[in-house]
Amino acid sequence: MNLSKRRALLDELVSKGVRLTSQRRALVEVIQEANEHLDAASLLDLARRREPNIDRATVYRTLELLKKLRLIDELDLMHLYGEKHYYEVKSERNHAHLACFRCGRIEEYSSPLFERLKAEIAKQADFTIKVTRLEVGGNCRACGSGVSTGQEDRESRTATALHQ
Amino acid sequence: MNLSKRRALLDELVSKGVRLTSQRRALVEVIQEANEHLDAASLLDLARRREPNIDRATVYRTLELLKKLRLIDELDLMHLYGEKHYYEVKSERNHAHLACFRCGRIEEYSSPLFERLKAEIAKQADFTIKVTRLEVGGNCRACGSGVSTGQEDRESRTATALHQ
DNA sequence: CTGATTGCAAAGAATTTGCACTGCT
DNA sequence: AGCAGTGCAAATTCTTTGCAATCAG
Repeated sequence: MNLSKRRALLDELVSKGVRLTSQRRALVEVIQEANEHLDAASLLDLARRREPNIDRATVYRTLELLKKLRLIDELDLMHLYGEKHYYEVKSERNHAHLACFRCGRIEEYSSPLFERLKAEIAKQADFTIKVTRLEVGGNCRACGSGVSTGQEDRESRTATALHQ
Repeated sequence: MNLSKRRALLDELVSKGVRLTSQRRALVEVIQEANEHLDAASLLDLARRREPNIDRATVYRTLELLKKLRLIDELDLMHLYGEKHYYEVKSERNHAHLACFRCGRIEEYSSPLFERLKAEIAKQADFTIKVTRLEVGGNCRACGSGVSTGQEDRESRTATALHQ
């Protein structure tokens, strides 16, 4: 990860006239250098290693800010592990997130077809698209089609077992 | 809305050997006859008119059940109004939800291109798709491209106003 | 300087759970 | 009759907010 990439978001913030505090700097760096999808609590943990003086509230407020500036995307990842949100730096081309109900792995998928679909929606529905979120749940390659292996899906978060 | 449609979900449940209680019946009917996206609290309200004796917990447990049976889909609708979820009966062909940040309107959009994209994902990523959720946020036809009208976006849920 | 940003602690929204009781099939 | 399903109330999880103190520009 090169310096220019690491500073991309920070520079973007400065150029937008956003006030740079040590807390924001820490958070932005953490998000930018992450190589997995992080939720607010993890972001707080990681940011604290750089800047011990940072609070949960600041994390949420900063995420809100970055979202509004459209510098990050908020993901649900099919709510595989509770209702928390995950965050990632917005990239040029957006991608779908494939969430495996069995093993919990998240895979990213981008395709020109997705871009075409977005263009079609914008045109046909006359809709100015600002954010797009495509999440797909199912079974990944490694976990197969998932028919009666007796394995419990990660989807099943309640005790309501299906007797079949 | 004809009788056969109204009973579709109930019959499906019976055929799967799911125990039919008056509470489940009420809920399923409400979901099926709804013509807008309802959250758990609204479902509870509406179901209570048919079956006064029904609790919030039962609503959540039933929704979980219907989700697992893949009879309904859970939506976030871009979290336009808080973090609650919305529910709709799963339809043959699935559609995107376009959420307008300005007026809050939700528009549905389906297209063969979406089906093609799903097929491509399944094949290319070797992923067995069980649920798909495509949500798009932006400005609807009526609300325009949303550049500097001084209007507040529904996205902005915190006080962190952007001075620009 | 001075208003935007923060930490703290408390509140809030949405959902889940344990347990004794009820009612399908 | 037996056990899945329920109501109730309390607990949990995740996020937001009010306010006084702080700090970036």
